Amino acid sequence: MTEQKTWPAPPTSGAGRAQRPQQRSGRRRAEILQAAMAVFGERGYANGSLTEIAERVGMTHAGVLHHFGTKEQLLIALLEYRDEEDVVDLEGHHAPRGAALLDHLVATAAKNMERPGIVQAYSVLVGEAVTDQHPAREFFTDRFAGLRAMIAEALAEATDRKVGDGDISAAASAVIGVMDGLQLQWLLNPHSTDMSSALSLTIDALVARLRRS
Amino acid sequence: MTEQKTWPAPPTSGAGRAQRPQQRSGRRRAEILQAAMAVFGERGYANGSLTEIAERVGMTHAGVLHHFGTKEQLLIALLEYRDEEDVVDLEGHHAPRGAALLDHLVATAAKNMERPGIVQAYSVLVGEAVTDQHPAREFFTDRFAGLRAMIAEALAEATDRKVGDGDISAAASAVIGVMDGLQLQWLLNPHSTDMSSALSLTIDALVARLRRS
DNA sequence: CCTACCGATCGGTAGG
DNA sequence: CCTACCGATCGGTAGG
Repeated sequence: MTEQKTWPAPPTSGAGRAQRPQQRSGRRRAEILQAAMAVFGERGYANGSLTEIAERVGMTHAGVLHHFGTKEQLLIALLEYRDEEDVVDLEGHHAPRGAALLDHLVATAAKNMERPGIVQAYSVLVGEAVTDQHPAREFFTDRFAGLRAMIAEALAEATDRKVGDGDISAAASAVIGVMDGLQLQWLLNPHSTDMSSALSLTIDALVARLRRS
Repeated sequence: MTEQKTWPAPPTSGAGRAQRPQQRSGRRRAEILQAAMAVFGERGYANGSLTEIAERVGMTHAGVLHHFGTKEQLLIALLEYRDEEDVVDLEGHHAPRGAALLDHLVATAAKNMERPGIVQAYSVLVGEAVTDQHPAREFFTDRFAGLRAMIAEALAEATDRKVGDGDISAAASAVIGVMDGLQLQWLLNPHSTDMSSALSLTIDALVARLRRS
């Protein structure tokens, strides 16, 4: 977004223009992000090309770079965009806190079974992110840290335990792990795995187990 | 392995030769597979180059292709090689059947915390495998199907249920999911996650839950 | 936003 | 196993 070049004859103002250029540019950026999500999901980030993304929105790859600067910045923008989309329907535009979060996770798993493209993009990118010096590495590291804290809080509330409890930490990691791991199996064979049932069963089992011992 | 060209002056026989060429070639292949595991783990399959693999074993990329034909065949050979290595220490060279399998899985998780390279290669490749037409897609699809069946059998034995039980299937998927998902979190931040503890807790919780209800 | 271009890299092949 | 090469593709830039 910084040091972006302008066009030769910037199409600002102009009486006959139907929309303000910032609006059109913003919509164009969103179109590119949608295409990037599809292409990176289908090919991976390393193997997905700017040219293919550009073709899907009807421009050249130089046009994509005009909007996002570099391929890497496009990826970062895509990851943030995806996170926003996930909570855009929720009240307050953020996931619920406390024990209600656990139900929200199960509901998200059910919703995800209706949108394989988004699931595929997420799974591909998080797998790539563990490669050395990958541009999305920090994003996912921070994302996991935040999620673990939120889920630990939810589990503590549901089981009357402390957040610092070792089993609570382990269970929080496990809940995230189940979500991510189920997606891989489901993507490779949708008939093999009911993500929301398996997640729900696991959360129930962990909560019951932590309530007792 | 089919239609492989030979060298101009095949170094077969020869009295002064210390080893038979098949032996040396077999060892050379293993060296290449080790290097490929490291490079694909660090860069991914799409982004990992034959040249980098070749350099690590002291040859050119054409030499690697001499041994494996194509990059894709190298990947397939690597995946099979990795699976073999996993069970080479076990009696009978296969994972235990029945309820003992569950303990084996926890032990493997503990062992994996000592070998990040192998874990990284696995996680990167399974993530890439969900992209369209990826050469490892079938391998992982079959691998998951086999694992689910074995784990379902183990869980059924441990809980006195039938293998066909819906909750048994869901739990089997969940157990695999936890293993794979924990690896991602552990790779991104080893301090964040104790893979064997979290896996053990989850399996215990699922078994207890399925024993009761 | 495009055209035109650059340097770099890649997998694979020919031929020995 | 290597040298030498090919065609293809890629991300990014200049300049308008």
